[in-house]
Amino acid sequence: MTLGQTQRLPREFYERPTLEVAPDLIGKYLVTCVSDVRQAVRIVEVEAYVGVDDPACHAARGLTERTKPMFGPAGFTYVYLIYGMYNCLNVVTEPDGSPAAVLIRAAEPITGIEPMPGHNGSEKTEVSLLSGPGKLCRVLQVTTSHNSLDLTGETIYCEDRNGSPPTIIASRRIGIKVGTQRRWRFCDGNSRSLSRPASDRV
DNA sequence: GTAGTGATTTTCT
DNA sequence: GAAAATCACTACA
Repeated sequence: MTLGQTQRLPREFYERPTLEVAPDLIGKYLVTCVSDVRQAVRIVEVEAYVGVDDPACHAARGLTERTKPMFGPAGFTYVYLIYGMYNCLNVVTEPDGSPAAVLIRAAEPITGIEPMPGHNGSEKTEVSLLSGPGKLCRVLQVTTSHNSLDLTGETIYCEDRNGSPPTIIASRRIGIKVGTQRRWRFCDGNSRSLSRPASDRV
């Protein structure tokens, strides 16, 4: 591996404690290959979901057909449908039997890949294009058919590009009704592509 | 500018 | 039958 080149994240990256993996994913690049279209985005916002100690996590209420990937080994995707119309992409962390995942909430488009749907050229559109888990999956064409995919495989993976280190900010989680007192949301304070402004206020 | 509500379908009780 | 880790649109200040 040469300095400055891209490097796909190994499975051991995901096998660490979720609260270490989540901030580490900020500033990494998410690459998808769907329908022969290769797209890359820079992750700027994530949330940690640790089933054993988190009432907001789907896995907290036990193993079901939907949450099964979270109980499996690290380095796999967990995609689910929310509110009937939006998909959310998660990265499973921690070893087999320990239910935990990191929800990818927002990312920045990388110019020079492929034109993205809904992109009308303005900077405003570009910034808000991936600012939310539902929109992110819509643009990347991630659906439940991508559930339980291997992140060390070809279709979806993360990579490190040795870019400038992001400013990581922790804040409370968004869009859930329980467990909001936990500060398990991490985002890049320098990015404008957040679903909510970076704020550490409680 | 912010605040409130409808859309829509899968999953679990 | 009810709830859900959301988004987009409308109303109003």
